[in-house]
Amino acid sequence: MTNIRKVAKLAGVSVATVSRTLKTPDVVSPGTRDKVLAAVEQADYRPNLTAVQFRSQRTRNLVVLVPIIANTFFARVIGGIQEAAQRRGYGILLCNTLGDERTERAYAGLVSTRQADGLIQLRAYDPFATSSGKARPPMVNACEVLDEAPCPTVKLDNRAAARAVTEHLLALGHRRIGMIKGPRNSPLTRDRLLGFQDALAAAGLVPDDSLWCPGDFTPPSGHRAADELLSRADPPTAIFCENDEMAMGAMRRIKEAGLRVPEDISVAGFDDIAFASFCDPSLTTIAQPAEDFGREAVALLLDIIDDRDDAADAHRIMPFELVIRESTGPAA
Amino acid sequence: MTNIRKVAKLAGVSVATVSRTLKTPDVVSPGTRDKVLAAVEQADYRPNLTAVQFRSQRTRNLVVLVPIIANTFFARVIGGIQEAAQRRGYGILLCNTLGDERTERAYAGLVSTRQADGLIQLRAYDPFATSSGKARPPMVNACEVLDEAPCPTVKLDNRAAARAVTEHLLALGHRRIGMIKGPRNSPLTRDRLLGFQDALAAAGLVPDDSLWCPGDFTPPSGHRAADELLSRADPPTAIFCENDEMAMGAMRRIKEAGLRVPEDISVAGFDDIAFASFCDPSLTTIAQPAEDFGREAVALLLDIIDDRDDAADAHRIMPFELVIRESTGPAA
DNA sequence: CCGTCAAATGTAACCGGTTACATCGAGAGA
DNA sequence: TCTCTCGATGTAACCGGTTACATTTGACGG
Repeated sequence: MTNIRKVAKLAGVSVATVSRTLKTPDVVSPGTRDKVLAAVEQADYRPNLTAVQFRSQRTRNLVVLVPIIANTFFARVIGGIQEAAQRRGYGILLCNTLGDERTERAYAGLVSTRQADGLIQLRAYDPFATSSGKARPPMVNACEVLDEAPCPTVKLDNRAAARAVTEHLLALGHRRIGMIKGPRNSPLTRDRLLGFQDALAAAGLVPDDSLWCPGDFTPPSGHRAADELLSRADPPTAIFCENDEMAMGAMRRIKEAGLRVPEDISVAGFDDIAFASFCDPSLTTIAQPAEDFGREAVALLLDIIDDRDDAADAHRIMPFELVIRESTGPAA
Repeated sequence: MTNIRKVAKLAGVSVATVSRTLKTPDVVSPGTRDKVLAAVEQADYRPNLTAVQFRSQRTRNLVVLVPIIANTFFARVIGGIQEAAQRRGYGILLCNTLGDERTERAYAGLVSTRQADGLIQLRAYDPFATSSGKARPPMVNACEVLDEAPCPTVKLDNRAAARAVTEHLLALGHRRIGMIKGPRNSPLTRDRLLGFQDALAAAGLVPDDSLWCPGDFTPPSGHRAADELLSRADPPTAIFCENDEMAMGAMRRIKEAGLRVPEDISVAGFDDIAFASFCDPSLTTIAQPAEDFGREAVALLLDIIDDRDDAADAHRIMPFELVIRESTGPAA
């Protein structure tokens, strides 16, 4: 392996001069610079990054914990993270945790052991919570956010967004509105449920929690939940789904029952994934700037890493937009 | 920072003994082992991974180059890669290249500079092709594979799979079959086109290349391509799309034209993404073991890295399955 | 009681950069 | 001519592990 000493010998200078030529070219004289660069070229020298990282105590890597990478929304967020990180010279170490806290802690260990400079968590769990009382490693919590997050956060105002969807359905005359939720203990689900109730309460309606079915954000779970709602004696006239994947599963089930969307039942989703405008009927949903979640999380994380500590407890609320398409219509 | 020397002092042993206790516990006596482990515990010591990597010349990281992470199929492949890598103690450095060769080469540099031990490329491009004639870093090419790949490969028999889809459409009586292709220079597209032609030729038909529209694997491009096909004087009675995303875009366009799938036009896709069974009508498609592509790629790559060189030019062909659903039916 | 040997442990070199500090040399000012 | 200053470059310590090799210890056979 060609290392810095070989290059130094080749160029007839010291290792320090080689290092300086590559890191701070302006402090070496033009003549030596050229000599060194020629030697670098000739030896096809590339600094050993593990050595650089070791010496400089900086890896320029970020760990990203994502619950399910196969989820279209998260895939977009990761795209945004990756783009922003790359532009700032950082790489990302990806972990598809499947919501397993042991796995999350293991990957968080990459930060504690200096293999990464910081961590972005897309789920409401603090992988450093159990670490003994040392200084917290740099972390940002985005998308699904802890209530008392010990770090900066990036999230949507889920409550307001859910309220907006519900108000849209109410305005169309719906009174019995079903909800296909996410997992029970998720703050995201809790907030969306609150927004849903806010809207009902404002309309003077009493929420009926027998119309709330849990799902797991996948199409099959939406299908199952819709099945449950349809099998009731008094099925809802509209269903608000906590993401588009479940909404597509639900629409499928509704059509299998011989009913039409939106004529018989309206369906609304959440996320505005690429398929939302191409399924049939196209889906009324909440558009979120998924890539921006990722970009913003990276920006905040690098602020902490670079010690711009004014950012240490920033909390960003990202904008949403209600996108009305074909899947919601007047109540029958 | 607590380092190995502090722990050694705390335990009253030498650094070598601490290192051995953690790496090869069986060579230290039980008594010392306990002492050392207690000191490790007390000091909350965790070895600095950058130092370990630097010294041992092994990072236990793999670089993954993915063209578009937001593509559902690739997201599944990455899930498989991540799972397999994690099980073998490796992390993955993800790069969403968007097909940009400069970016791909830059990330490939992480391997050349020893920040990763190997690379998995999911696109038909060799990022090391231009590197001056040194030994090739470990690499595996999966999914979309180079024709003369200088490394192990994992792929589908795209030609046979496309032929199977086409034969299915021919068996249903279709004679004018359109095709929504991928980008022009992709070997994947070329192979699928060949399989398509194989089937037509076997049925004694002459292919009509005016029925082949290029797309870019996204729903909107499928929508546009279908628009083009439908605006012809003699539109096809069936459309074979090179992935499910484009198929969904195409179905959408067909329905917008007031036509029914499959009664007026049949549509077939490729990949069997999660939505394929939940869209309306559900999609006839080719199921690929996406996660297995990832797992297999990791297995081959680690074989090279660990110098089991019998694997150095293994070429795996993964199985496919034609899944017939509602979107294809008898020709009108 | 001594020599031999193996197991346990210690010492220190090493990996490949970075950088504080030392050194050198040329030009300016006295 | 001598000294001072400053820019350019060199020397070597250092980061925190790993590991080859050296040393110590204790058991055992003769």
